[in-house]
Amino acid sequence: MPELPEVETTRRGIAPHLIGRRITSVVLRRPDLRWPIPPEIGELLPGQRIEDVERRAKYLLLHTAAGSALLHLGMTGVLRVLPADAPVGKHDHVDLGLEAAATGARVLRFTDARRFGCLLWQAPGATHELLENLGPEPLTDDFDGDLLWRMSRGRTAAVKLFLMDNAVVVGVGNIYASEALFAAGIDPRRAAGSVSRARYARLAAEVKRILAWAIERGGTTLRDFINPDGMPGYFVRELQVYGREGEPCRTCGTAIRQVVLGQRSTFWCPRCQK
DNA sequence: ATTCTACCCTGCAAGC
DNA sequence: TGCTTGCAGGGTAGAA
Repeated sequence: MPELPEVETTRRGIAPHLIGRRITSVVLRRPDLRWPIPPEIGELLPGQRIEDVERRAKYLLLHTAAGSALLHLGMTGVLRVLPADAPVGKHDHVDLGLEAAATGARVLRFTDARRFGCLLWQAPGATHELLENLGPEPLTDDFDGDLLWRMSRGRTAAVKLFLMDNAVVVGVGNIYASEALFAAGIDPRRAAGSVSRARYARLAAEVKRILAWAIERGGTTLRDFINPDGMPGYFVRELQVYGREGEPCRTCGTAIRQVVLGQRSTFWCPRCQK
C-alpha cells in the first residue's frame, strides 16, 4: 500500500490530532502483526504525552518521554483519528485512546487487513534496529544523482530494484520506482551499474519531483489507501505507466509494457525508456 | 557483498 | 452463483 507519499500524507493527517495530546489507554486486539506487538507498549504509553510525530522512510514514530511507538503500515495499513465510540471492525488491531479535547474523546486506530505492518517500541535515545542501515531520505539534499551513481558501480541488479533498495534510498516503492524511471527515460531492466552519472542525476531529480508532487496530491490510492480523514489520494490520475499495460504511452503512443522484476510488476514504455 | 527466492496474510477481481 | 487462481503501494530471512 503506502509508499513515502502515502505515509507522509498519513503523518500530516494525524499529527495535528496527536501532538501535545496525552495517551489515555492502549487496546491491543491483535498483537500478531508482522512482528508481535511488545506488551510493554500497553504499560508504558498510557499517561504519556505525544511530543512529536516523525516519519523516517516508511515508518512513523510517535515520540513520548517514555519512548517512541514505531509504526509501519505494510501493504494495507491505515491510521485514522476517530471518535472514541467508533464501531470496531475486523481488522482494527490497535487503538490508542487520546485525552478528550474540544472535539471530544478520540482514538488513534490502526487498521491492517494483511497484517504486514508493525507496531514496535523504541527506547528513549535509542535507534531501533529497523531504522539502522537505511539510506537517505529522497527529499533531502543527502540524496542526489552522485549517490546513486557511486552506489551502483559494479552492480548487476536491475536499476529498478536498485532504486527500491532501502539501503540506497528510502521510500521509493513499486509505483514510484516505475514512474521515476519513465520520467528519466531509463529502462527499468537495465543493470544499475550500466547507468551513466548524467542519467542518475536526471533520475534523482525525477524521484524528488514525483514524490513531492504525489504528497501534494495526497498520495496514490489504487484500492486500499485512505488518509486519516478517510479520503483517497489523487495521484493515481497522474500515473504515466503504472498499471497501464497495453495502453498508449502519454508521450509517444507506444503500448506500455509490463514485466516482473523481483516478483513485482514493473511498467515501462519501450520507446521512451532505454 | 550482492542477488535471488520464498514467505508473511487477507481481500478482491477475473476467469471458468 | 460458486470455485479457483492470481495479484496487490511492504519488507525480511535465508540460501546461493
